[in-house]
Amino acid sequence: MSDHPVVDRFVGYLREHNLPVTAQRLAIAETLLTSHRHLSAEEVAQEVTAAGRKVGTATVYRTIDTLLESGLVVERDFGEGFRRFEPARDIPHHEHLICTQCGKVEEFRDERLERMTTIVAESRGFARQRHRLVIHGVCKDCQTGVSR
Amino acid sequence: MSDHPVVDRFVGYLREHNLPVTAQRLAIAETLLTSHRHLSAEEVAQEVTAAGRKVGTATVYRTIDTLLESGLVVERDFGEGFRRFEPARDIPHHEHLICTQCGKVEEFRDERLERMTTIVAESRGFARQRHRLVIHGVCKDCQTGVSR
DNA sequence: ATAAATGCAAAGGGTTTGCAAAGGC
DNA sequence: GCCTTTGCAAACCCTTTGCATTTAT
Repeated sequence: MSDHPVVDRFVGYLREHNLPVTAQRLAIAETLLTSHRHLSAEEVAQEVTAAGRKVGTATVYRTIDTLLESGLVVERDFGEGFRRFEPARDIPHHEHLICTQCGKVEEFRDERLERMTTIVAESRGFARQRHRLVIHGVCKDCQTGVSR
Repeated sequence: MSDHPVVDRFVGYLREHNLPVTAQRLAIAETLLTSHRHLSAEEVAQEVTAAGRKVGTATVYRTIDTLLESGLVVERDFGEGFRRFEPARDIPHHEHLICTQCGKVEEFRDERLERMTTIVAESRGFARQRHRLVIHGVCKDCQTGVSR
């Protein structure tokens, strides 16, 4: 029992799979599952360290793999040369808006867009499985010249 | 003057920028600009070598950079861990459909989809610059069980 | 006690860079 | 001949792996 239900779900996953519940796994899971940002592996390590609970790089990657397998975390590739991770919320699917100035990532969901991808795929003989949309632009703050 | 007008355009670009027209650059440009596939840097090198005109990896990358700067080639990131390149055709923008079975990549263009990304971005205060959509699914051939 | 996880460092893939040698102009 | 390009290898970045040590169960 932790402060966060999501972390408890991860503990449940570990137990079900006879995987030891270690301090490192908890620290990493808590950091990643309670974050509202899209963290890179390195950022996860930094945040865990900042919270006073040091972990090795390999452990971060290995635990992220486990979190991905558990389905509690999903990975994103914004073409930066490395992956980012975020908690898998109940949102079935969402798109991303990325600010080309400050790097901020916003999420949104659009039913019409969703439907349109299915229609387009089918019109070309494809049985649609999933899709991924990223829109790049300048966010409101950066447009109005707010200092980050 | 080569067999391919696009290659000639690249030669023109090199001349305009006082960049030497080398055999390697021609070989790489011809391979990439006349390809109908999305080639990786490694594949470009392989194809050039297969054509009996060997080039070094560094040269491939540097020439691709030049081709990107010339605007004759665009880069794509399909999340494979490396980039792919394709000739920039006259299509202003196009989306990609990827078959999850055979890996085939199809391109398409859809005005409505395009407009929708602008509307969505603006509704969240973003000044849209560009976007990228990839739809994953199973192509017709793979659905009907055609042996690759 | 036992089997697994950790941490470190080394290896691994894709890409870039530094520098001497080669080659357009 | 000058100056850029080439090619090789080393350097880089993110990620994975090997192995001795620590740890959960």
